[in-house]
Amino acid sequence: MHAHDHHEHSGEALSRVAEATLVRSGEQWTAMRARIFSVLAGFEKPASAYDIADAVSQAEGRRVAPNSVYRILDLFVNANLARRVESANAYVANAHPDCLHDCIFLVCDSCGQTTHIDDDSITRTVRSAASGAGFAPTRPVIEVRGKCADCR
Amino acid sequence: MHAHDHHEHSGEALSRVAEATLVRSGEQWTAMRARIFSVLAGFEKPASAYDIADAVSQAEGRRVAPNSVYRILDLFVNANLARRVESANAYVANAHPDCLHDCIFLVCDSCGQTTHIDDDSITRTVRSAASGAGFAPTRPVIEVRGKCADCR
DNA sequence: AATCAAAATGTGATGTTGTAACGTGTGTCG
DNA sequence: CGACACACGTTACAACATCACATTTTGATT
Repeated sequence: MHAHDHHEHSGEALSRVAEATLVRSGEQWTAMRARIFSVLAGFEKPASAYDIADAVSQAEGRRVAPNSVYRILDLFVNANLARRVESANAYVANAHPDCLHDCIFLVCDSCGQTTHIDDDSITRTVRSAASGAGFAPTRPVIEVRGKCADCR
Repeated sequence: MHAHDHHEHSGEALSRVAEATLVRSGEQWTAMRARIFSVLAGFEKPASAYDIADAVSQAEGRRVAPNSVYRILDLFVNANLARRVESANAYVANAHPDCLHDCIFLVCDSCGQTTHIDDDSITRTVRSAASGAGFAPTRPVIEVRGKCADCR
């Protein structure tokens, strides 16, 4: 269960929220960034920078290098518009860029589908366990590999 | 705090336990495997397969390809002799191969030092949160990026 | 509108991580 | 001996990531 209200967005609405969030953080919402965000949000699984580069190249009818994609993904991750799934070397759009969470990702080993849970009580516990060990946590990485409901 | 007794080993003792564990799982403890395990255990930070290949090559006075290292690392991970740190694309020796845990790694962004906590109550909670979402967990990946006590 | 500086993107090269395919040596067992 | 299983070697390549530097776009200022 969520500990508070979320506003999950999708499609156009999500892009608008992403734009607002990015602009609020002092960055520009350029055509390239809009394109990459919408492509990323269009994937139903975590997408690698190369996946995105391919899809964007396709959509634009010209070659877009992974390099450019990485730059923008880093920006997105910093601005909370996207998340990196460490155990998949891939990225997902954040469905609620306007609120901060330590996410928990559930990654299906069969189909790759990835969902996420926001459970602040868990992530708080993880952070405090780290602190208790004399460690100053900045970014918990909590991902669960296994099988999704469809693949069980 | 640990929920039960651990037997943490190091050096020769650790290698002996690793050997016993591997053999018990029906695999052979070969010269190459012994070498790779001891090299891995000798690193004080998570080591990439390439790091290990270099160190082993050095120690053996001949070229050992990363490929061979990967094979053996996979074997080790399956047999619980080693763990993969996903957010670092690297491996660490397991200091107590004889007991199973979902580990929590604390990875310092400054120096790379990585420690681990075993807190079964946390990992149980993570697993059950996943189950609650209709997901069948097989391997939780719980890592915390931040700063270690020395680097703070 | 013209200019300029900063920011964003393009481009090519290169570094790092991970797999695939197939060959070679060695021990076991008939 | 011959057949087989297993570990390991070797080469090639695929996938992921970054660096350095050129060019274009943008927004601010005049």
